[in-house]
Amino acid sequence: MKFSKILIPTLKEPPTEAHTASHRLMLRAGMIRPLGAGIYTWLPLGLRVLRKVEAIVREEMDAAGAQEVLMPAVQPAELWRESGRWDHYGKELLRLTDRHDREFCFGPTHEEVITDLARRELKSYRQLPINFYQIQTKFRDEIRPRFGIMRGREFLMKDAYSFDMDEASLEESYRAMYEAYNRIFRRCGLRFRPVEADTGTIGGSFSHEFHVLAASGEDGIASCSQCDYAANLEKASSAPLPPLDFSDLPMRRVETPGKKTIQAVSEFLGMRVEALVKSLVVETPNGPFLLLLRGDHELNPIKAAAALGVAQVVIPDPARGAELTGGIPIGFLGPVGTTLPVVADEALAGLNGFACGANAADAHLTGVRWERDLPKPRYADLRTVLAGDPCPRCNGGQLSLDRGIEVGHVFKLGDKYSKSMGIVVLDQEGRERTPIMGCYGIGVSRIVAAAIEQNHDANGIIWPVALAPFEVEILLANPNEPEAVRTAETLYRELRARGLAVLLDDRDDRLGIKFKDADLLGCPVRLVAGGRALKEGKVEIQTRRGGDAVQAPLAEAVAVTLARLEGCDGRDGQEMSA
RNA sequence: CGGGGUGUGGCUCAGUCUGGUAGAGCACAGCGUUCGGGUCGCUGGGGUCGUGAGUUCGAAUCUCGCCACCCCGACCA
Repeated sequence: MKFSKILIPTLKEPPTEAHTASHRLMLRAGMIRPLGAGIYTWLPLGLRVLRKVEAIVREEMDAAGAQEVLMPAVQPAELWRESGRWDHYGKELLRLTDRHDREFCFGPTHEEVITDLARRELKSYRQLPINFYQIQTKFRDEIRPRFGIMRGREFLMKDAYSFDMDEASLEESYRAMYEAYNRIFRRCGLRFRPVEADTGTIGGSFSHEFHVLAASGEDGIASCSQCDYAANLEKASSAPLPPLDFSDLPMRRVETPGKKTIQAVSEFLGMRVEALVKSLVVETPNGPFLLLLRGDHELNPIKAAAALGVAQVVIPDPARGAELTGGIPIGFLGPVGTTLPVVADEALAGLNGFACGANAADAHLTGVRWERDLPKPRYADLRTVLAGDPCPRCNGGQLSLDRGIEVGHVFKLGDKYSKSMGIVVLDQEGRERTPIMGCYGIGVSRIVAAAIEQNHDANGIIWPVALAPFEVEILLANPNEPEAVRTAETLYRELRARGLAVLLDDRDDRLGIKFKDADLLGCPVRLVAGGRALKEGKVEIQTRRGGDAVQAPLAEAVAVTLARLEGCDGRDGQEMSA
């Protein structure tokens, strides 16, 4: 492709709304343009990358035995009423009405449609196991779309749905997808990690998320230094912490005027934060609870909700909090003598001689011991793990924390949809049975943004070879010099003959502009045809990812370029998986 | 939804406080110059100042309503 014949509207300055690297760079490199909040047009350069991701996903899904289908983007409301999600999905579901006042939605996901297909077409155990996938535009009316393509409202997603007769078979289907996902992300040249995930309110037995590791990731990931354990911070747990005993003196009341925070109390009493217990009042559908955590630990609301058996826990604002505690100000709450039901984090089981609020304004208690000063509470896992916590799986491993961008999710659904929507097949004995399902998503468009988050520098994008819109960019140093033009055209032809996608910057512009744009677009290998090198009959060849520029004789240029591309691959994809 | 912010040529912004002829840089078109890291100069085209109402002799500027977008908190690929 010649630069003069393709629309690549690069920007010297990014629009103000873009703050994250991938969003800025995609706009600056002319890959995308916004049309509204969270909706984008893919321009030729961006689309080339998107198609590359799509092709990798398609190849690996096919190889894993899944069958491609394409389901409607617009779906009738009746299906969603049948599964119960028309009322429960909430405002994220974009609802439409047709000319006959019939209700539809723009599909945010396709469990209902695939289940409907399955109940019509699947009749016998002989047809199972079976796995359907599609690569489709979805729409989720996100509360707050942000980060450009990363969290758009409209996005391209690969979703797959498996149907199996029994748990053992589902396990195999799940495993096949898990492995296909590892291959997909590895082929995309991404540094990623599969992690155990919270299954959320949908339930289901088992779930893994695939995260691209990047400092700007929205999710926290804990992983073990020694074994395979890795989990979303929402779910990650720790092995029991070593017991701590700070004092065997009698419990004592201390005046602590105005010392409301753990930090302030710790300084005032001269005690480590680990020796303090913080008491949080939370509101739930089952009423208020007092939750206890070690001073340096943070509440994990998702775990808390699970432990209390409620859909959600809400941390009230101070005014409401005081109301719930009967007037005791936040900051001085404590478990001794409280009237609220108490649940303590497991880390407190081995903690004794601690300090906590006195359940009275401007006072704390020190030297508090379980059983002596207050009854043993109910214990549950309530906290978010910290770096350095002991691994829950192995002996001696420590957890470390990373940020990740969720690009894939594999999920065992069980019979949630197959039962409610009535899929029935006959088994070997001729009995009616309900198949169980798995679902498997990949954020295809999100991968493009995630790849940039992970692969860029101050000057622009640095594409992994597998995703690059062009493997090679040739800069024509001087379009008015016949010798330079001939050289560029020759290289262009020969490299394309080797099956490479090549971008030839033939614009009538200064070389400086072409260098800047080439850095921005991030093709893995860059050649300069003409200029200094050509005076010696040579071509300049450079790798975008920090390689030194070399000069090669014209006759060797293709071979050197190919070797450089090989070198790029070596530095790219890295499986961080088990 | 709650809180904060911004809307002025395609982009980045000044002008708004203190009402009085709509500006700059980049981008775009033409000419010249330069030619290995966004050269320099001249000329030119392009703006209902988000939108509706109000105040005023006069509104980008003041008042009120609305809309859009961005940023910070609870969901998800």
